[in-house]
Amino acid sequence: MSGQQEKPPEQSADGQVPKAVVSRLSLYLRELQRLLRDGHETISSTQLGKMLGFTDAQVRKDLAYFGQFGYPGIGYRCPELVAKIKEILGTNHAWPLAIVGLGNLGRALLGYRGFTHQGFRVAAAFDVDAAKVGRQFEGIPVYHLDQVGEIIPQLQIRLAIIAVPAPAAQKVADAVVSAGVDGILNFAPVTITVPKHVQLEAVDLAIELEQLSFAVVNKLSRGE
Amino acid sequence: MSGQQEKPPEQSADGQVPKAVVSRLSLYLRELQRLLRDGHETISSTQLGKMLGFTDAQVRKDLAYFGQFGYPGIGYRCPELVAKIKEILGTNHAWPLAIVGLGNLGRALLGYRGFTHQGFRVAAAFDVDAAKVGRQFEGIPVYHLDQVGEIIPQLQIRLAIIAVPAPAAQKVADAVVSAGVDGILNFAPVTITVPKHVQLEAVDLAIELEQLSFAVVNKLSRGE
DNA sequence: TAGATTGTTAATCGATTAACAATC
DNA sequence: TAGATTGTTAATCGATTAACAATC
Repeated sequence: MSGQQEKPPEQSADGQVPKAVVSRLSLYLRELQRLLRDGHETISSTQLGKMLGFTDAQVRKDLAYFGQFGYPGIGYRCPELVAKIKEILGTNHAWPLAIVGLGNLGRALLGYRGFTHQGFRVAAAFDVDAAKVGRQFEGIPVYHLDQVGEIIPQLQIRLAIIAVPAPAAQKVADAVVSAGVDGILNFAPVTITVPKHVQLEAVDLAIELEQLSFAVVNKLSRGE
Repeated sequence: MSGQQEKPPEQSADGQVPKAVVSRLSLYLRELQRLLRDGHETISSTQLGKMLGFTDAQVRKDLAYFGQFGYPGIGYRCPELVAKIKEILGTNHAWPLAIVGLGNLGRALLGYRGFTHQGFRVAAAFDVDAAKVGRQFEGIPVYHLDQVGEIIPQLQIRLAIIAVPAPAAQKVADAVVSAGVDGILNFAPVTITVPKHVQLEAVDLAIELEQLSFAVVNKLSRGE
């Protein structure tokens, strides 16, 4: 694209990439993978944006944070862009995951096929229930929570999913952080705190419904 | 607070409330409910903000979209603010929900205690599997998907949770919309489209992990 | 070449923060 | 009264969109 390569095109963007951009990147990836399955070779920013409700300018700007992936007059090549986005997100190699808490939600996550398809692999599960420890669920071994310090480094697990009841969540977070994880996805409906070097993402299912409730009672009209 | 009431203080905010504000409102509610359980009477915007990593100004501004709930020199009264936020979110009365799709995730959601505690109640479940239809899970009756048109109006269900495989999600959405639901929470990892008068919220579990993966590989330092 | 589409700059829009008079 | 804290305005910051030269 630009004649000679001068400065390496923003190798891995360092902290100035808005979170919303990364979030849309995941959506682009999902659509692109579907397009790829459907046999599409290329796609324009206008088409991709329309599928997701974004402007063409936004699609191009988002991608431009990470380099020049498009071809003027053509668009983006689907296979190439899929590979690029996976590389940016860090999901080009499968991450081993730990799941802590094997209640209804934890077991559902443990068997969730979507993870496997997107570059994640549940490597270990933890609980405190003696009836579960030592067994396997969906082929995944269940360890006692006390074993996180041993198992997590051993399996080189860097990401943990917390699916325990709210009152236990902070203690579990402390334990997995001590064990060396770098990122936590928290499903417990409580605010937890972790050291700054640890990444934290939270999903609260009741909150998602509250957003919906608000939108419905206020009859918000979406789009324009 | 302000001497004589002049214009009714922004009754129910109409469309100009940013989505991010509503999202934080849910977080405030969750913290306030915890504070209430712990016996706190009042809380200042500074304290509440600190708990969630927001500025005091943001807390006050967010709440001010909906009225004047605070007391200068005192702060906010926890029980009062909890009631107000529930009213704003529309969760002061329990919404009956439908869950479509009783795979691992659907069944986990069906038994999720968090919903009950936040003003939601699963009233019906739907699936296409003859082995599930007619039974009950967690005390909730399971109907065939073909019965949505009949059951949803009958139980006055306005919100539906979609937890079916991606290829089925759009058809299910169409069906529940025809049945009259006003809002959909979609867990299928695919973009679905609905008429503008229907509210749509999406949770993609793999995308949440991708956000985490990006943050970890780019060693983002959170906060300042 | 003509048509399509990118990457990027500048303009616009919106959201967050700082500051402070009003209030308890 | 002095101290604390709100609600709100103005200033700042950041993100989205429009526009267009460059490119295939």
